[in-house]
Amino acid sequence: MSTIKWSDKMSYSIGTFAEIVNLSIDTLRYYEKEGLIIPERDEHNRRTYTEKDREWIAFILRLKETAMPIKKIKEYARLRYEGDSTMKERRAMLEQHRLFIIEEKKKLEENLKHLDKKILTYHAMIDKYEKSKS
Amino acid sequence: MSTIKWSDKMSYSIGTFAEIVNLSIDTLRYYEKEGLIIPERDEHNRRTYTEKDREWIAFILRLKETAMPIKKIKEYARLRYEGDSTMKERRAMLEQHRLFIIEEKKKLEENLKHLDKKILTYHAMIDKYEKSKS
DNA sequence: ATAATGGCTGGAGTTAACTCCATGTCAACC
DNA sequence: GGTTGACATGGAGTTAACTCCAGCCATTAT
Repeated sequence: MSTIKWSDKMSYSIGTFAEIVNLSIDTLRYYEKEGLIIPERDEHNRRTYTEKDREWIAFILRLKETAMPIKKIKEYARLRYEGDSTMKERRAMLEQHRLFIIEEKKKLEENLKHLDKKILTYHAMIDKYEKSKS
Repeated sequence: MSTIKWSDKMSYSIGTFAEIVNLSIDTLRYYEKEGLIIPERDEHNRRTYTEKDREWIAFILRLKETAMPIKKIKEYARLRYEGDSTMKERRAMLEQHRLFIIEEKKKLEENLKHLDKKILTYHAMIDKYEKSKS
C-alpha cells in the first residue's frame, strides 16, 4: 500500500542538472568548492544531483537574487549540512536577511520616486527645448 | 541689484568633497577616470568640485543604488556632458531603467514572500524539535 | 629652512563570482 | 579497438568596482 516515489531515487548528472537549474556546469562546481551544495558521487566519482538538491539550489538562487553574498549563503549551507541542531541559528540568519530585504525595498521605492520626478522634469525640459528650436 | 550667490563660486578640494559626498578620494578619481564626473581644475591642476557636482554625484549614487553598472552611468554622463541635444536619449535611458527597477522590486517582493513562508516553517520545525528533546 | 599636509599621476593589487583551459578517466558507439 | 562524449581535477584568466602605493609638486606650519 505504499505510493511509489520515483523522484526519491532519481538523480541527475551534472550536465542535465545544470540545464534543469539553469546554471553552468562550472558554476555548479564552483558552488560546490565554496560549500554551497555538496552532491553525492556515484561509483565512478561522478556527481549525482537529486530532487532535494534542486530545491536547495532554488533557495540558494533566491538568496542570491536578494543580494546575499556567497560567503553568507555558505555559512547558512554549513549549518544546514550540520543538521537539525542548527535550526535556530538558520532561522535567525533568515530573519536578519528579511530585514535587509525590507531595507532594500525601501531604498528601491525611494529611488523610483526620485527617478519618476526626474523623468517628469525631462519631459518639461524637452518640451521647452523643442519649442526653442522652432 | 544682483543677489550675491556664494554657492555659485564656491568649490571644494577633492578631500573635503570626498567627505561631503561620503566617497573616498580614490573613488572620486576612479569615477573621473571612468568619465562619470569631470571636475574643473584650479591653477595648480587641483580638482575643484562645485555644488553642481554634488548634485550630480547624488544622482549617480541613486543610479548605483538601483544597480546600474558604471558603464551605463558613464554612457548617461557622456550624453549629459554633450549638452541639451541629448536630453531625449537620456530620458529614454531613465525610462528604461525605471522599468528595470520595477522588475527588481517585483522580484524582491516575491522573494520576501517566500522567505516569510520559510521563516514560518522554521518556527514550526523548531517547536517540534524542542518538544522531541523533552 | 625644513617638515608635514594635501593633491597629482600611473600603475599594481584586491575581492567576488564566475569562466575557461589542459590534461586525464571511463563507458559507449561504429 | 579507436574515437567520441560526458565528466573529473587543478589552476589560470576575467570583469567590475574599487583600493593602495610610490614618487613627485605646491602650500602651510614651526
